[in-house]
Amino acid sequence: MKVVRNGEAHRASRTGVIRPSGRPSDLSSELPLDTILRGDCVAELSKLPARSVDMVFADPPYNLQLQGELKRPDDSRVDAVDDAWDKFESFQAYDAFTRAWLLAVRRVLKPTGTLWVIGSYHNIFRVGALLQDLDFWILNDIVWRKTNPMPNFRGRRFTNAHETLIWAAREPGAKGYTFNYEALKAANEDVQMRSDWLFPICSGGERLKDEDGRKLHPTQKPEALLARVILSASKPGDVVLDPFLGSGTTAAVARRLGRHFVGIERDPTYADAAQARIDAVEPLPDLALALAPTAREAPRVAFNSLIERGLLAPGTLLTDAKARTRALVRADGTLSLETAPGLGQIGSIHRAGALAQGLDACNGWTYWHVETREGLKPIDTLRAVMRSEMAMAAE
Amino acid sequence: MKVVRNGEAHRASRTGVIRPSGRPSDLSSELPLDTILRGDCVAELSKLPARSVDMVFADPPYNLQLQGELKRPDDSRVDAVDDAWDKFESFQAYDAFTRAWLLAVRRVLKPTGTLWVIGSYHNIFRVGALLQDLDFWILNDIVWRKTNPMPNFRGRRFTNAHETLIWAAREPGAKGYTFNYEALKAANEDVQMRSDWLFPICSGGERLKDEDGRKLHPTQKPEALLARVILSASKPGDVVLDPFLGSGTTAAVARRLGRHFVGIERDPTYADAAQARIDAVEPLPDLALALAPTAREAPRVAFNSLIERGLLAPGTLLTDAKARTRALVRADGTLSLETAPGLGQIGSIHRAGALAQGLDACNGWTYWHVETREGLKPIDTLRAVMRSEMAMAAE
DNA sequence: ACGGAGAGTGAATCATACA
DNA sequence: CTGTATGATTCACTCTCCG
Repeated sequence: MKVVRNGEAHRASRTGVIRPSGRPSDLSSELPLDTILRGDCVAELSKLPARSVDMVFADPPYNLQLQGELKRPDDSRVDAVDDAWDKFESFQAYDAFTRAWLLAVRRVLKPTGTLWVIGSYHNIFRVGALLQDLDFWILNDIVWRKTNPMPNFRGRRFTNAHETLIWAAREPGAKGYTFNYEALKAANEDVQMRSDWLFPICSGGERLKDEDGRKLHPTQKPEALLARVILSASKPGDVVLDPFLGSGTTAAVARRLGRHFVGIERDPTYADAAQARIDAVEPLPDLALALAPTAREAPRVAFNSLIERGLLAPGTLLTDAKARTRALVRADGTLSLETAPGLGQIGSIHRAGALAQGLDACNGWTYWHVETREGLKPIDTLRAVMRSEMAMAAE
Repeated sequence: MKVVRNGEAHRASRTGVIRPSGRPSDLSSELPLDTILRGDCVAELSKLPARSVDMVFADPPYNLQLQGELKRPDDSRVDAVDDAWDKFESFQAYDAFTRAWLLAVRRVLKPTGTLWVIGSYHNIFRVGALLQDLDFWILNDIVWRKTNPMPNFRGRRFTNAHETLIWAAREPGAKGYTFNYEALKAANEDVQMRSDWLFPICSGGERLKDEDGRKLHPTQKPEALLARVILSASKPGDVVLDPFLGSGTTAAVARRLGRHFVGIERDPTYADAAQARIDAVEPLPDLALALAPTAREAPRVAFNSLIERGLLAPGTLLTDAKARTRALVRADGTLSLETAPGLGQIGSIHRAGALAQGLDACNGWTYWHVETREGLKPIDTLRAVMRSEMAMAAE
């Protein structure tokens, strides 16, 4: 699927389906968009087309020993064995359950897709170890620090004031996963976003209630947390899947942020509530969502095109920022070094810059400068002029 | 062994040995106190008496699996952990190693003893899962948030700004473990100590250097972290064991805080340096063993947190004080300029403010204003609201 | 002595397009 | 598939050097 960069394009397919690339279209391989699938997540995932989802957020069951509802991968109930709940048995069952849904998720993930899992110390170590065993590639672990955690009533432990998220790529060496680095940095006082995030727990008006005014779902996650996740690791128009949808936070936030969602939920009460919640969401306007072009994604400009366009004349002398090293611009777009080290050598702006500094690599665009009326300027400013000319021409 | 509660009692046995309770005294079952045992930790642990240690702190190899060389943007090389002791053939090999030392540790722990392990996402999930498999009982996971982590140089992930500690009892239902709840609370401005701790990394004068002025040990931990651990989960006179002593932080802090230590270290260089470091430590007078207050955290507010907390909606228009320039608040916490100069450009509140004025820099908090019932207000007032909410939540 | 500039550094699983 | 060329990318803090 082509990456959709503007809102109009993804709006057009808001209620459509997505077919996996490189496979014939048939009903069984279509990805239903913006829908809650009711059923067991492993069973439902197996019906979806392979390699069709951009991001998965999973909030699996945490409690291992406190509840007897744990299901095996085949959906049979794990027998709680009378009074003696065998703890080793329960960890094994939890591992089998986890392995099953992780494998099912891996199948539907695109090769460039990433997976988020949230958990607490009760389960996150097992999930993380299994992720590694199954050859996912952990990119970060993230700590959600709660501003308002529940205190520890008995005073026998530290206040459990955080949960852990794991962010993982589909496999080691996976390339091309989405990470909106520049936007995150810009939003964070122009410093890199760290692995520790601070949010309040979900309470007040955001917390869904049932008819009796009791909380509808025991572990509803705050929308702010999901927004951070979705804004970090997906693009507008992407497909975000949640195999344990619960109260529908993932889907509601995805919809608000112009992403498609696929939710899976077994419990009809939760699924109904999630559907009502999603229906009430108004997607944000495209302008508030579009990603800013990043330096990485800017169109490539060949150095010799500056010469061809007349922005730089052959024979011009370039220098480093302190005017210590010099190089001559040749008509073919190469540089000839005029100073040691590298005197007389010829190469690209990058090779020449590396040679001049005795380094392996160098970004010639920022290393080499040209004399202008306003003083020495990096040739990157000429590239910027070139790019804006190209953008004007494209309109 | 009786718990020793005052300084005098434990001073008396400072250089002595401890015999395991309920067993005949013989040389092979005596615990050598305040000593570094040189050798492999599993072998050395097996020589120690069972059930004789109050607390274990372990900083095992992390199994980092670094792929290649990493350079900073200025092309300098990152001095990474490439030591042989951190290399394992597979996760299986790492698990076998971990299982072996965990079992050896369990044998020497008193039934009331607790174990701390520190790690990163590379290894901590495996350690945690094995702790559960081996029937330890996790009491908390603790996040060490670093004030000054190494940045992510390539901009492909979140800054890895924390490490994780697991605190576990010897077995489920273990009673009588030490947790100095009241002292910790008193030291924490009378609120319960949380599971997220903030400390700088070990650097400056605290960092041990070799003859050439290079760091002696690649992963020396800060003393403040160890002090928090030891003060939380042990009493004066207790025995604290570290099976991977390294540069000796655990032993040095234990000695300073009036605890006995047993250190195990395989590398003679590390062991020698640790011994010299420990010898230079002056134990604190008993009265000074009270907890020092924890540092109050400077509240830092990022612009996107205003959006995440609902104080500012995506799509809102911001203006300068005279309402000449306009910018749109986007969902990810960046601004999109709606007026020239800079029309259409996207950036942080600071970048956008600079662009709008044609300046190099700008304080977006005071430049950008939002329309309120009481007229145009700088967004800094929203930040003030945010800070007061955070302060209230902290009480 | 003091201030400021500049260099150094810390447990890191840190590219991608195109030929 | 591999190999090659391009070129994007850092925060908080400590210490030294120089004026």
